[in-house]
Amino acid sequence: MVEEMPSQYDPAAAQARWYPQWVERGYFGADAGSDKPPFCIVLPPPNITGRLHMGHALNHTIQDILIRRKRMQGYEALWVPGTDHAGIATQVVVERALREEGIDRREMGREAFVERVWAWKERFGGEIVEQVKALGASCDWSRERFTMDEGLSQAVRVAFVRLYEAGLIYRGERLVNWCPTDHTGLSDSEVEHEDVDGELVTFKYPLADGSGDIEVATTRLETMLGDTGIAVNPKDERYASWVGKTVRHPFDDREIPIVADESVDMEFGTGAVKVTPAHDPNDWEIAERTGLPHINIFDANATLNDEVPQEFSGLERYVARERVREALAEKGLIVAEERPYRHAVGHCYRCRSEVEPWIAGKQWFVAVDELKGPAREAVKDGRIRFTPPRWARAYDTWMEGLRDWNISRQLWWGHRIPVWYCPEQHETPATQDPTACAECGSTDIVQDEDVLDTWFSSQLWPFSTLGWPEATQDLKSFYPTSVMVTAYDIIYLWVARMIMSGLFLVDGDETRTGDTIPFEQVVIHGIVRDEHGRKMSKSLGNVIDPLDMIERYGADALRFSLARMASPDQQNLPQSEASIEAGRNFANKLWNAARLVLRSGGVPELPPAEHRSVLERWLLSRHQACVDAVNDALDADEYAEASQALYRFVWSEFCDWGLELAKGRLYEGTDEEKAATANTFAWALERTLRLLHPVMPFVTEEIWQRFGRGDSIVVAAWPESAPELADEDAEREFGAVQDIVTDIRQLQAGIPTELSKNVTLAEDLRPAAEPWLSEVQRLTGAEVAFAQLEGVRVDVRISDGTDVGPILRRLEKKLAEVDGKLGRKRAKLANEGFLAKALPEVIAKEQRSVDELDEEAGRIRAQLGRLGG
RNA sequence: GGGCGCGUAGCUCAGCGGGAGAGCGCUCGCCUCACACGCGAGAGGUCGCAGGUUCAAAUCCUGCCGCGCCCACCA
Repeated sequence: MVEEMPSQYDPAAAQARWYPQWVERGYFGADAGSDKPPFCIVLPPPNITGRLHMGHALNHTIQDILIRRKRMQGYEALWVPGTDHAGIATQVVVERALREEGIDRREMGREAFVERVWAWKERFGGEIVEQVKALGASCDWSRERFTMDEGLSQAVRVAFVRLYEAGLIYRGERLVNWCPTDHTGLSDSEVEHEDVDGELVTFKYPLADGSGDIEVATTRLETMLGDTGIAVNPKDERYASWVGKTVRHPFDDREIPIVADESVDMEFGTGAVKVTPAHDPNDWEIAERTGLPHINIFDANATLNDEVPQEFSGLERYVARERVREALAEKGLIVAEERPYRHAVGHCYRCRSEVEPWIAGKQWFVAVDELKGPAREAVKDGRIRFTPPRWARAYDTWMEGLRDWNISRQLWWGHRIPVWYCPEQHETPATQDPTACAECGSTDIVQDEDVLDTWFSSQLWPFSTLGWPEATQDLKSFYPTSVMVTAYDIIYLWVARMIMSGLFLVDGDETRTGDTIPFEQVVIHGIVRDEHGRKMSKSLGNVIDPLDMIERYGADALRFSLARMASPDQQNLPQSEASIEAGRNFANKLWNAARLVLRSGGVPELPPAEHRSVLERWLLSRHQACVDAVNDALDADEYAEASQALYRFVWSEFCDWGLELAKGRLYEGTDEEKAATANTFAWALERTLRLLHPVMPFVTEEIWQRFGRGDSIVVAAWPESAPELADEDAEREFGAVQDIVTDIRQLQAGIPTELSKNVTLAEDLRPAAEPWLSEVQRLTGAEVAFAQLEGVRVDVRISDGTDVGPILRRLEKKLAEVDGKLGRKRAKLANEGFLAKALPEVIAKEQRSVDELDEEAGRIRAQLGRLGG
């Protein structure tokens, strides 16, 4: 068995060996009929267009840690995987591919195009799934779903119809956020505002009666072609007499009225605003209130249409801006131009084009007013818990200001809106394709051309994946789900909507009893950045590809590095290749520790307490501390803390001190000693493997198998606290030995190696050191003797003429440091306020500390004296 | 204009009321029979700045400076 263990761990081999077996043996499959308590996570579905990036890797690692631990703790653990059809993103990708073949989607027609996207999905949509598997994610692949598969599409229809019937979905003609590149409307959440260096141009409209001019300002000059009014604040005395008059449009002679509206800020600019109802959301609202008409001046490409004077018609929006400027200047109407003028401009979250407020025909909206109350309440009253909790407030603030949600998308790829219209324009929403109008019975009906926002189906994910609207056993057993793990950037886009729809829709489901929140906890993690905190992007060339890292360092190395930085308080998580390398080194360290233990014949059996040596008792005590640290950290969702505790225990304690001191017994001890030590180390190691398994599943399985404990570590029991292993006496005794070894090493470090082989220890140390003499000698490479030493603990025989300068300097520096501390602490102990108010144990601790420092200072002085300093 | 997060060793971060820590990098010494993806020893920090609370502040409070993010209809 030992021969099978080369000195370097091979992650690729372990990954290839174990993942398929885990799946095949059904470890990841959950049983809805189980008696075990349920624990369920649904995976935030990656887009089918995607390739796994570090954000996914982090997100999936956290979930796998949670799920694997719960599975080991005896829960019926279910992790539901799946993918998202990602409407715009996917349509754009396929369109681009078609364009490269010289095909325009409009030429091929809707049906053929959609077929083409499906074909593309079949071919590439599976790639991301393979990548999730490569990471080691323990998802139940038998339950894998896709937002456009049959069941989920039915869920979308049922959701739509139920909301419609409740009056929470309506159709209306409104201004929408239009992407002129992707040719679709967007919800407010899909628009990202970015500051740009633009311009603020002030120009004047002459009053129609020739009595003067009114000045207005704009950052988008071209929109003045669609102006249908000028608004001033009704309280603004400067303009009181102007309201009701008209101005003359300089290019087409239209007369447009001056109106009063309270939304106008008197302080800004001239206090008069041009109103372009068809191309600005505020102006739209002003027009609604004041009855101004709207003129749509753009076509779908944001190019000027025929509603504008011919000289401008056909111009692209930015060109038009310049032409309008020139034309106004010619007429002497430009008053001022401020440039650069920094202001926010909305961009499409997919293609970065500037979004155009535009009337895109009738659109469907979700009315949120009734939905948001219960959704806010569920978080406020703690039924849904955010980790870290501060995100609950961000959620609530956002919910408070939430406005109706535009769900119509002028795309072909997605769930087609399940509403049919007859020639009378009656609406027939239906979960099954209807054959006639529900209102007038006409059989001449056509389905709405638009599809639904991708997020409309995503919001159903926690229950649609479990079978909703069918009353499935999965839904009964696993809903509400336990935890939703996601990055903070989609709390609004996604998390909030899942809560609203879960509460409303699942509640409306007569098969449900109990709470209908979609999840009990939301774990929010940060966003992965590069090692300098910058966003990873192709253009910066700082992208670290997780698959590349898995290939070069192993999935465990990547997972460990991610877990180690996943502190929930941190919004930006910097990642470097070096940290992944550190993860690989850690896996290798563990591997080699196991090699030594296994080579020594260790089997994971604990000798009876009375037969344990101090070394063994020390190891078990430290191991117990590690178990507690890991459990406490994981219970608090502190993955970084848990990983750190494991790293420290394995490397610094188990290996650097434990195994190093065990070598004597392992190599040269009696058979009983050898067996007791090897078995104790094997026992602690085997338990540590289980603790580490959720973070590093592959290397732990690979080693665990060699202990021959059963079928798989995946289904092994989780190590819970064993307080009886804590052993203060052993830690104290062992600590004394550590101190002696460290003292010797420090002394040796300043001396040429060949001169540091003969070490003398003070007689005082004999009781502590003698039982460990061979270990101390092994660790220091020195011959150790005892003698009466004046004031010092350790001495080393050096010949005359050896340069002791470096040692002296170090000792002097150390002395200064110790004296400094000593001074501060003595002052503290002399302080009456401290003595009066500090806790007694704090005072006692300070006193002990002073005693120790005092002794240390004495030793250093003595040492300096001996060396002639 | 509001809100949130962050400023601690060269880099990336942990610590969040009583002795300044880790990883990487750097220096020195070691191919010591688990591991050079390793072992040992070091150098390196007025804990952003200024006040305040406290016997005691990197840690709590206030203000300021700097960086990042989110939200908001100021044309």
